[in-house]
Formats: sequence, structure tokens, C-alpha cells
Amino acid sequence: MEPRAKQFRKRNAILACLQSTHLHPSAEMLHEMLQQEHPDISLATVYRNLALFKEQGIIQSLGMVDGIERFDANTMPHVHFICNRCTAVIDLPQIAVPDQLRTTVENASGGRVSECQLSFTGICQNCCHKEKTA
Amino acid sequence: MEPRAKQFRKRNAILACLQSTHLHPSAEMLHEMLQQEHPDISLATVYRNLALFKEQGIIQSLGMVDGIERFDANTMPHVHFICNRCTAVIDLPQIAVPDQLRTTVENASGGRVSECQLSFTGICQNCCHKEKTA
DNA sequence: AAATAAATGAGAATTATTCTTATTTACCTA
DNA sequence: TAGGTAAATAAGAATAATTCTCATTTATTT
Repeated sequence: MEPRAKQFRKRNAILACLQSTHLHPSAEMLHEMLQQEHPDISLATVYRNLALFKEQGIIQSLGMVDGIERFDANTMPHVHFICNRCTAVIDLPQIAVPDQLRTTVENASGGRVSECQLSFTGICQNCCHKEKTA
Repeated sequence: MEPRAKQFRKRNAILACLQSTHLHPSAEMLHEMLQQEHPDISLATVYRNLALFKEQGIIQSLGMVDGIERFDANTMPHVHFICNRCTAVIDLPQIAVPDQLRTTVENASGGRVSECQLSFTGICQNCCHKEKTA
């Protein structure tokens, strides 16, 4: 079926793991999640392959949250909410970035746009609740 | 005139320096820029006061660009273009983020929004030119 | 089965940022 | 104006996320 299924066993596991979650994990979070199926996986391998995926454009980096890089297997442009309290990163599929903006920006800047990021930071629903009850 | 002018001499110099540039500098870039007027200023002082300003809400962080945090004295919501080649950060005053979006996001997420960042990454005008001539 | 090439593990190296502590500086009061 | 107090700073050590190095393992090809 899959002629080279074994060659990229861990590489594929890393990608699959990132694709299976909505947590927008960091390298270390991914490493922990992978421990179950691959107890011997190295943190360096996670970093190395994330860099590769990023280069290939099959994942995207969301930038740093509290000093740690976070990743997303969804490369379609979409909007994020980032909690300053618990560092959760949450998708906001309801909000869309207008397509035309890309062209507008290229015209305004004179450069070439490859990516667009719209994110809101604040306190998430969970942390708001905790605040009230405390 | 200014009763406590001397108390925050370097602190004020750091803020003034950040306010005087459109380069969205990092802590180290600011430190270099300040060398002329304050040859004895410490890098730690730059970091310390930037953190203070951020807490006070009188400056904003633009997040990491190529692994280094960049700052902006303009706290009004506005859009940035970030060059992946030369790490320049350029304002795009022509583009505006709709005000209503904040409320939309609070409703959609159930949380409290404090900031919003819209940025485009790619290759800036300068680097595009260099590419052609090379 | 041997050769070759790619992928990985382990830990060292790097580096932006933060922390610590002793010192300096400015302000206040008697 | 001198001495006391509190804040700000300088210098360098400490921290920690990420990258790098290299020896080893693993898979594929001939």
C-alpha cells in the first residue's frame, strides 16, 4: 500500500499529531503528546521536522506566545485569539480576513505578501470565569 | 520647570528614542541608538524599562521577528508589514482594522480582548529590488 | 548482504532575555 | 546643606528555548 511507510515514521507522526489537535502546540507540547506512541522520540527531531514542515509550507508558525513558538497545521488564513493568562491559542473561524486585503497591502507596501496574521490577545472565556469565582 | 527631570533621565531617553523612530526596534537596536547620547547605558536597563512601559501600556510589543522582540511606541491599532528577508517592520497606515471587530471577537470567543494585531509577512520593496538587480 | 543515504538521539552550544547584587543617583527632611 | 531613604542603574551571571554537531540507527537500492 504505502511503499515507503517506514522511512518517515516519526516525521509523519509529528505531522499527524499536529494535525490532530486544535491546541496550536509548541515543540515541547508536541513532544509530550508524542511520548505515548513514540517514547523514544527526541525533542531535537520535533524541532527539526517542524522547521522542515514550515519551509515546505505545510504548517505555519503562529509566532511566539509568552516566549515560546506555537504551530498550526491549518495553513488556510484564519484568525486566532491568544490568552495572556493561560497562553491558550483558540481559532476564531467566525472571523475572516478579507481576501482583497492582500492585494491592497502589496500595492501599499510595494512588496510581495506571502502570509497574513490577524490575532487578538486578551483573557479567554475560561480564565474570565476563574477570575469571577475567585 | 520640570521638578523631577533628572530622576528618570535614562528611562525617558529610552522612551523618547523609541518614539523618535519608525524602525520598530528591538531592545538591542535601541541600545545601540542610545549609545550616542548615553554611552554608559546598560542593555539590562533598556530591557527593564521596555518591560515597564509595556506593563503601563504606553508602548506595545510587536512580537518576535526572526527570534527577536520588536517594539512600537505607537499603541494605536495599526497594521504592519514584516520582511522575511531583512526583518524590516514597516507601518501600513493605509490599512485599517475595523473597530467593530473587537466586539465581534469578544462575542465569538466569550473572552475579553485587550489587543489586536494584523500583520503581513513577505518580501519588502527594498529586498524585491535587490532581488531583481542581482 | 553490502553500500549508500537519510533520519534520528543525545547532549553540547548558542543567544535573547531575565535576574541578582552592589553601586549610583536623586529626592526629601531636619 | 548634610544625612537618610528609596529608586534606578550597570555589570555580569543565570535561564531557557532553540539550534547545532556528530555518532548511531534505519531504510532503501543494487
